[in-house]
Amino acid sequence: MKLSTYFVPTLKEVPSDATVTSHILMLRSGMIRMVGAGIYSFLPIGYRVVRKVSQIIREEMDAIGGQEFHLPALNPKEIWEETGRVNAFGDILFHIKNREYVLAPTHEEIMTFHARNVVKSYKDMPQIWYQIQTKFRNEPRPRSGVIRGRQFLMKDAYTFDVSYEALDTAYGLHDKAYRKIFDRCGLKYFVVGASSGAMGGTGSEEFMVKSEAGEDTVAYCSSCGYAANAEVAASKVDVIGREKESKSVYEISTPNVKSIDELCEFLKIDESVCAKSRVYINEGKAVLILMQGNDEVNESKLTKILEGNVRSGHPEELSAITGADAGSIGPIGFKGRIIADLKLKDRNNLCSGANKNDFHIGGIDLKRDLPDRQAGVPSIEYADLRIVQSGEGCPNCDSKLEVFTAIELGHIFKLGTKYSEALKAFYLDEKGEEHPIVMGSYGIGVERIMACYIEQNHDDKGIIWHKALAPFDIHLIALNMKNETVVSSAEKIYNDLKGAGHEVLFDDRDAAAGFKFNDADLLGMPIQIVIGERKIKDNKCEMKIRKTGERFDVELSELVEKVKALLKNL
RNA sequence: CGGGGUGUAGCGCAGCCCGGUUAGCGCGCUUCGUUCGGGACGAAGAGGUCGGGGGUUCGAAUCCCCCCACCCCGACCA
Repeated sequence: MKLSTYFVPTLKEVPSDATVTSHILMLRSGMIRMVGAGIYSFLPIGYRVVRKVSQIIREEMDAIGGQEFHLPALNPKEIWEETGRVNAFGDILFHIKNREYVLAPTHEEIMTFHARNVVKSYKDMPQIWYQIQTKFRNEPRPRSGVIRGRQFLMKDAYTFDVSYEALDTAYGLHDKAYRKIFDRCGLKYFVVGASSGAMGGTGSEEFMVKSEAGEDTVAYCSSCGYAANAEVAASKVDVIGREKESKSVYEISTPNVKSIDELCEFLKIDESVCAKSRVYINEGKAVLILMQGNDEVNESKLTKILEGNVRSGHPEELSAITGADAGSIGPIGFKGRIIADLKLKDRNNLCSGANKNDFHIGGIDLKRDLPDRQAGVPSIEYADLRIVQSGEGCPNCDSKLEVFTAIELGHIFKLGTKYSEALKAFYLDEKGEEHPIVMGSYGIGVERIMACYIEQNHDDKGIIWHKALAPFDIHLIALNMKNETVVSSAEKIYNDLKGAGHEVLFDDRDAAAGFKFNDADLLGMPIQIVIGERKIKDNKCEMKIRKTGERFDVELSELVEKVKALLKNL
């Protein structure tokens, strides 16, 4: 491809509304342009990468027996009503105004619709059906360029099996295929066991990439590979335990002291001897949560422990319930359920609020003052309620956890029979008995692979593609397009390399050398070849490896061989 | 949906607070010439509903009201 006629609108300056590296580089390299919030056009060079990623996915899906479909994005609303997901998706689902249609955010419904009409016997299974297709989701806040859009490409796959054992097999195949896909794409990723949430089902794994642009917070142990969403992540922590002597309870006047930090400062004590109180309303009843020091309550964990609706108490409610404002609330005298974080188990000599404004209580012994839970008396329960923090112990080994944000690239689910039952996709077994088909569902965000790759492979000059995803293998630069020898040599090299099966981007523009070099670094093809007057006289050209920056001269006669050899490792 | 911010030429920005020439600057673009190994130089040009609507005023990019779009933080999120 010749750059003089190829549409690659590179940008020297950073567009003002992009803040995430991959977004900036995709815009600057002319891969994408924004049309609206969360809506992007792929330009020719960007679309080449889309096709490379898609092809890798396709090959690995085909390798496990997947069959590629192409389903409509426009779906009759009726079928979404059948599974109750018009409600479940709520505002995320795009509705068509002049017809009873929706724009599909995923395709369990349509795939199951096809399965129920044809997969009628145990002999018809297993099936692995997939597609690479545009999904529509009315994200409340699109961001980070292509990482979270309202319209995006997804490879989604669905499996149909006769049993949960067979589903395990299909799930295992996808797990392997996904690892291969991300490996081939050159991504550093990790796998998180996740709760399956609104998708329903019995098990799932998320494939994630560490990134500041990420939207999920995960806890990760680099030594044993433990990884979990911070919503559910556990950790080992040093339990301080009891002091030998329990002081008796005493009240302290603490005027204007609200936060734990202020309390520690005022009383010259460590935050570890403070018990912070948070009041939640659970189905109309107040629940006091006690955390050590400044530990934060993980509301997901709390929601799992408390049944039903959980919300924070409003300021007015707090004073009505406890007699004090936030900052002076504590367990002593609190009427209602009290749950303390495990870190506080049986601790003594703690300091907490007095349920009286501007007063705290010291010398609290949880074991003595708040007996284990029993009906009718003030009592306490213990549970893991903390938000895991970096540096805490891994629950599975002796290393420390790292907590960071990450981007979800792929997700695999054991769906079970939720959709087959809702849509009446049943089959007959050997005995002629009817059962719902057992399903799995598996997704990969195509643009996210691109964005994450760029997040992980760039420098201050631009993108660093490796061969598998690069739009072109070679970026050929003719330095002076007015010099006959340079032009004719470059043309010949261009044709020779193409003839040898390489994808070549030929910068034949009449532009200054520095301009071309910078564009080449920005676009980031693995190999750059420079044809200049000086070296062409000696039948040589210069080659640059984008990744390492190393440059060296190559005899023209050896060029094709050299390129071939180098590309194997790029 | 809450909080903050931005909207002026293709891109990046100044001007706005304190209303008053013909709305500027850099990059890019066009033409000619020179140049040609890390975003060249000179000369001459083209390009603007100042996001939209309404209002105040003799006069609005500038002040007021409404709307829209986009970005960031939060809420939300298979």
